[in-house]
Amino acid sequence: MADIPTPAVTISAIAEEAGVSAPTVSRVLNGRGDVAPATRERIESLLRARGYRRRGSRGGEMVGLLDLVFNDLDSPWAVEIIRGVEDAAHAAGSGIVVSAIHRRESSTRQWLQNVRSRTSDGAILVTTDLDSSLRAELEELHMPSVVVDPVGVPDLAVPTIGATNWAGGLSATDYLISMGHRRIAFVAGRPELWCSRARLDGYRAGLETAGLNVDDDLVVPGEFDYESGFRAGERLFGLADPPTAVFSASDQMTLGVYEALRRRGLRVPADISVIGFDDLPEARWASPPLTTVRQPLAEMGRLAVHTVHRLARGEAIESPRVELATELVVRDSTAPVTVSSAE
Amino acid sequence: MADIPTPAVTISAIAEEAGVSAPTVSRVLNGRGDVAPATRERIESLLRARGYRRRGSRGGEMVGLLDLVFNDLDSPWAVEIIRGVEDAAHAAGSGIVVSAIHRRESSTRQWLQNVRSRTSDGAILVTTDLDSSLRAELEELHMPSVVVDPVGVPDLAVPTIGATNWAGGLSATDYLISMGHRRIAFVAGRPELWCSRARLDGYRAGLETAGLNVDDDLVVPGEFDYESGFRAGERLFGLADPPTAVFSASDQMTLGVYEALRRRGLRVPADISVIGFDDLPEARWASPPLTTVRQPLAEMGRLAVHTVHRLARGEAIESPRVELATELVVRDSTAPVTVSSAE
DNA sequence: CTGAAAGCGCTTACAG
DNA sequence: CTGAAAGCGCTTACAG
Repeated sequence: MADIPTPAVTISAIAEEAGVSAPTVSRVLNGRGDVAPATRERIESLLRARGYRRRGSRGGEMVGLLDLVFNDLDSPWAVEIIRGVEDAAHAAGSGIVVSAIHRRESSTRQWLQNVRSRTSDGAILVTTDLDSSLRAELEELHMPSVVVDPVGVPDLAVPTIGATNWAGGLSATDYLISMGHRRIAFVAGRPELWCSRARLDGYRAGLETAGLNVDDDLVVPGEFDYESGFRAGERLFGLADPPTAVFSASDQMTLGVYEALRRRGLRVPADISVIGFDDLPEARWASPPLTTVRQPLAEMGRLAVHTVHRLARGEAIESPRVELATELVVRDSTAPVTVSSAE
Repeated sequence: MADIPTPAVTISAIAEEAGVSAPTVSRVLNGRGDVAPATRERIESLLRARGYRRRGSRGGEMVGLLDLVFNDLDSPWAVEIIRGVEDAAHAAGSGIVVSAIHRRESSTRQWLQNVRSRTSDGAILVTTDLDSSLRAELEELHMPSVVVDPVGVPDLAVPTIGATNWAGGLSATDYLISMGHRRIAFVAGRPELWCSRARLDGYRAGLETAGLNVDDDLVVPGEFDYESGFRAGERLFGLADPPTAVFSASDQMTLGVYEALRRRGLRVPADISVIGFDDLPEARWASPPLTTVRQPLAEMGRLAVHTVHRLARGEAIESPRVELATELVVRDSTAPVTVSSAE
């Protein structure tokens, strides 16, 4: 949805439409107390409806600021995206405003409030849950936006950028099969996320193509974080017939699997092969360095910047949905299945 | 140095002082080409000298934006700071603009350029190298700033926030000594950084207090990153008389040490004890979970926000130099020295 | 609680 | 290359 340049929504335009004077609208905007509740309400809804945004004396130029919104900043995953976004934004002479909304309605309100008072050229939303209402508001603010790694099925109203999760799941599984593994476990990611589904389906497809059954005991739930990876590992290696390889849907969970293995005295990759997903710096730093499916997070961030900037300039974008390629990165956590572990 | 409210430096004030008209100054500010070089230069230096900042029609209010500047965004260390800053800034209704200047003069210029055109309430500089010239410019922009984890000896002109690095170095060393270790190695951080020196001195103090000699073979250089930690590990365990414990000045280097140990078939903590510094999330996720000196990075970020905000409001700050306490976090990478390794 | 008037900081044609 | 004039978007007293 490229923005058709609308007839500048100024304070006086709003005032006219509301049947009041400009100073009154100004008072509402600045939160001065002395406005009749009814008037205030009428003006406020009009401001929202028309997407009023404070602007300098100069017209509709870009302000050189892009909003980058996460649910949480507590994962190393987030930095990778920040890096790509920072890089591309600064190259384009723009700054990035980083926010975390913690999946809380209140934080989201506050962020919108903040955005409204300072203006920015667009928003990059990362795995945001509250798309529906949030996006409606952004629409009202006439703020171009793009979603990186969307939660649910992309609805095409907002452009999305992701990775080829299904293909990544497939390539990891294929690789393990090519090393002779037959009992391959999968530790899933947060089930409500679109990308988790795709990775799981890629894993299933890999097994089925090779004529292997999907053993439900070997598919365990996870939440993408270290703790759930650890729990998954405990469960998997407590099995009567444990797997010879584990593929988990995030690097962080894989580190949890490592620890579960260490506690049982099992060695990677001698006793068991392990593959992760993401290729965070942590994957290189793991001991042994982790074989993983690389997701080009920084590139996704860069592309997101170019996409919002296009939207902000009213240019067309190639496709509302882009998936960048994942790639298997082989390191030291995978090895051919051994006779002892395979039996 | 709190800002005394100066007589608003507006375009017309600059114009008058430069002996030109307001439109001419406006043209310079907007990079229009049609200004005589001499005029442009005169105006530009005046803009800098007077600390001209674009402001809305409303006066000297705060704009609700804080700049957070890193050299690089490639370490998990950075996110911890971002988290604290984001948290405190949003609580105060402010957004944060995150930049990476990559130690490059050009990126720094670009950032300053960017800041100049959009205005922000202040800057938080993290381990910035180019303090001298950069800070002079910020001073000119009348932009309050604080440095987190300063590179060199703090000069008191700008408030700084750090951690008790010396005490942290001491407590890690004391702890290892209390476990019976006598040959304790130290992997140092980037030598030009103030915090590296303090950690090293804390280590030395710990040894000396216990009546142990500092063995120069056991003090190896590092750069804070994984690779230098790995190299340090290789060197240390190639020694004729290797250490029974290693204390390294960052968690990232410690992960490199882990890998060097794994390659030699040495086990943590059975064969050797290891302590890190920082307590990044990575420390919890290491296998085995890492004993480390916690640095309250998020709190340092939060304090930085409160400090710039105070400066921005012209309030006094308690102390130009604050150090927050470090704390030893004991996990599974340390154990009493064993007879076999101690001999 | 609201508006008419004045004003502020800045920019945009226009003219030379 | 530069300025006088007009104008824009907004806010600030002031008056009722």
